[in-house]
Amino acid sequence: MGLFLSNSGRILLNMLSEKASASVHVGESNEVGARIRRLRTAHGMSQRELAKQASVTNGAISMIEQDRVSPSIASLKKILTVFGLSLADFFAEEFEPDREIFFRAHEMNRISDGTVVLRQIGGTVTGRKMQVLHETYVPGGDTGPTMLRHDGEEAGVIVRGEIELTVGNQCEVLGPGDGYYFSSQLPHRFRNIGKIDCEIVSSCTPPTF
DNA sequence: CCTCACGATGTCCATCTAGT
DNA sequence: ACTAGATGGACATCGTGAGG
Repeated sequence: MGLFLSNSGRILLNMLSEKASASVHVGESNEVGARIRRLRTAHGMSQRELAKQASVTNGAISMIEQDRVSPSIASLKKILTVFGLSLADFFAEEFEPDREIFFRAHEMNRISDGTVVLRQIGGTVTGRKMQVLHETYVPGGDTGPTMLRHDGEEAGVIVRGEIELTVGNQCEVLGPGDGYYFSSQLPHRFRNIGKIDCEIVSSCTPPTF
């Protein structure tokens, strides 16, 4: 993406082709509006609230968010000030190198007590907001008689085998395709009561490790 | 250099719609 | 009824380009 200033001081964001041609499509694919909207909603603000704090009108915020206008630098600065961002901060995100996205099996953190193997996807990603695990329970594999309990929520899908899942005072045996979703504050325990390995793909938020 | 027309944007205000 | 979001009209401002 390239950042250009029109000769009237207005901002034109142009998407440069990913390919070598590097062609410029002036005035197209302007993402300013969408990004302002993301910032605003992330801060739990209404358009009117943002407009008031930025000393612009709610109509202007509406137009900017819909990309019906390209805001002047002055207006954009006012809006970004509300979020504590500079113009540089706002656009820097576009140039940040992509953080790691793909993880090969051998790259994943592996935690094992011999009967339960947990492979963590994205364990090296800083600031991640969820934990995704590929869990394998050998026959008899058990998280232990002491029920687990921690903050957050977790969910998962059984890919292979069978697992006995106890959550609070409820206990069910789940098989391939079955899933679960519960508050991790409830005491819980996973136990493979089958004759083959049980594989589960699970997610937990916030990450517990 | 100055003036003028034009286009884009911003402001203000009113209004409408949808959801709570 | 209230709030949030969207829209439209009228008008002002600013930059650009053309013409004198």
